[in-house]
Amino acid sequence: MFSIGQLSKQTGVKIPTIRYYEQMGLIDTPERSEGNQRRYTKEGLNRLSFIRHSRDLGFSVEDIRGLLELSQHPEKPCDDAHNIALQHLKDVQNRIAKLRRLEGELKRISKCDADNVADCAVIETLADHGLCETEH
Amino acid sequence: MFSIGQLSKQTGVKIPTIRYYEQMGLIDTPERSEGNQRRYTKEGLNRLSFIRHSRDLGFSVEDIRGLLELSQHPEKPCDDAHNIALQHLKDVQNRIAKLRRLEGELKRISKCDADNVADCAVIETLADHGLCETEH
DNA sequence: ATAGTCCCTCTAGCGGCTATAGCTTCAAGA
DNA sequence: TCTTGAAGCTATAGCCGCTAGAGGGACTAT
Repeated sequence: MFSIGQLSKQTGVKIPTIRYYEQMGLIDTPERSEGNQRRYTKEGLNRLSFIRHSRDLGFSVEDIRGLLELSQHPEKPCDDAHNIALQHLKDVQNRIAKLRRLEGELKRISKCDADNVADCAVIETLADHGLCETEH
Repeated sequence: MFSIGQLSKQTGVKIPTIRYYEQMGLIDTPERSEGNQRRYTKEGLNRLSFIRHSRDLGFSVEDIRGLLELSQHPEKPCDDAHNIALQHLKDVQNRIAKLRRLEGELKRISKCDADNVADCAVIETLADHGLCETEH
């Protein structure tokens, strides 16, 4: 049996976050000690590790809810899991594409060797969208 | 003079967002009509366009506050503007790098041709961080 | 006058936590 | 056994940048 602090150290999930996940229904309400403190089993630890890892990979809490549900049913087909993962991959790729366009624009406007604001490309570009090369 | 709705159409900033910016002190409290409705000048429109454009480029509201302040003082040196832009560029590049690592990992785990959850690489990987190639 | 659209304020909610306050419980040493 | 200090508890509010809704008032065209 682990206390919430031990669970936190083992998984790297902060204590208030663990309580938050419990509130959100991602993890079961654990047993309590006589003094009302949370006591976790190895299974609770595994579940939280799963969540942690999924969050690290950027899955939303809702996605994780689905993935956890699936992981409890090994005999089910795993198309749903693939769909969740592929959709997330697409989202990530979209975000990358967006950020790369942004990066290009920022690089371009940062190339400014003016001394004062009146001639500064950064300020000028922000004030006038027409000076941008790409749409955003 | 523009109503808030006209301002919204011209800039592409939604009405509640305009009011939010006013509350945050990004734009001045505009004049009001006899019936207490907001009435904006051309200057207010320019300022809001500046904000819109900066947000599109991903600057935070706090950054924008600084950039707006600078843009009001054309005689000042523009090092601060450059610093804000370069710092933001770095942030964007960091985010890209992070997302690319993520993309790689997601691609890898999505290559799964199992039929059921028991053999599914997606679920398996999430349950066991040791199966990951990179740190995250 | 009336209809229909616009606008007003105030409040609450989103996601995913994080922080604080004021309290209780636990574990280890004297 | 007593004490102390760390760890845990609940409840509530805050973060960012909006967005949505309720319940009303103002404007404009007919």
